[in-house]
Amino acid sequence: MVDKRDEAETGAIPPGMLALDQQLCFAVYSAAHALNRTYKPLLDPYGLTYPQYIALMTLWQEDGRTVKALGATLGLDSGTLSPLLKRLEAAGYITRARDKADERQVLVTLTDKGRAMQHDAVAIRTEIGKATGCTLEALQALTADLQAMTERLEAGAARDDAA
Amino acid sequence: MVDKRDEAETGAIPPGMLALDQQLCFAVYSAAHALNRTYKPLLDPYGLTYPQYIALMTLWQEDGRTVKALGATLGLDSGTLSPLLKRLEAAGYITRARDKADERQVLVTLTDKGRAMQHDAVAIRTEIGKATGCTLEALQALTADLQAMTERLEAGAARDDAA
DNA sequence: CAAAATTAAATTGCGCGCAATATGATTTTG
DNA sequence: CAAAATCATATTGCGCGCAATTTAATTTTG
Repeated sequence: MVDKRDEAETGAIPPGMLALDQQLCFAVYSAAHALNRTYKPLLDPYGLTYPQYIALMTLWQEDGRTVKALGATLGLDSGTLSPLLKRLEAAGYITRARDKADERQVLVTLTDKGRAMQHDAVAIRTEIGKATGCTLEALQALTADLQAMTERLEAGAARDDAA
Repeated sequence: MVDKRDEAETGAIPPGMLALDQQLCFAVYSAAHALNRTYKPLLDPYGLTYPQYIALMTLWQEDGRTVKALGATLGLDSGTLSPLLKRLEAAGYITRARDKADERQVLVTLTDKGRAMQHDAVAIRTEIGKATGCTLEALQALTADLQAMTERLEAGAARDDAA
């Protein structure tokens, strides 16, 4: 029997499962947009965008981080984070201050409003959970699979950078 | 035993599965970016962005579609597609022309270059498939799960619009 | 058949996301 | 210790993605 990897590598993709990897890419692409759209009406009342909300989430896990540290967690650079954090500060969710010990770094700290948002997030989480229509087990499995794939993709990117 | 949903709704989320839905959202968010970054070096030589490539993909499946039809498949509106298609046209991958039968519509058609790109895509697919590190079966399962979730999210959005 | 309603694209404005560059601060090192 | 290299953040420019508006064509309807 012919190995399916061989088929993929020769381009002889059997019709019916044509370009399955393309379907995956499109599926991730669509899922990200769908999630974004589901969050939007829930976050609009708070004047938050989805990426801003995700940034808050990471601060709830560990407050007082540098822009660099936040970026490492989020996979974003200062080009994206600097203006985003400025808006979060303008909206009163965080404060930004240069680190006295190392003036290069900017420490991002939650305000009372930023911490309070954590409680409102419970209702949002509930809504999102309902909207996905997934059981906890399914959510868990899907999350684990995606995380594993993302890790492999990032490892590959790191390897390419080294080369 | 306490229902896990209750815990989520009271905010008493057991550590270890803290905010699983948030983790899913972040996992999808990260996976989308990781895929985007994996595609980038593969598409750069063609002067294509990832969304442009996805648009081409849908045209390979069915050529000569209207902007509206493309948007329905991609989940994008003319606000996103109009400039994107302009760039695809400028790059020589497609042509755009008003439908003679209904001048409101614009028909998007692949050029020879646009069709030829389909063959180069085979190598790109192979690379992406390798980078994900997934077996065909895993890819298939992950894709199906994501599609199912996306459908439920979109159905929910449609229901909210009606209300 | 003409006015009103609907439809398809395009445009505008704003917020990501990323590459490239600039600006200061800190470390290295010669 | 001073010049060079490194580092953290900010800025700029471009391409999405989306809401809101505009423009032009078609369909509805009165």
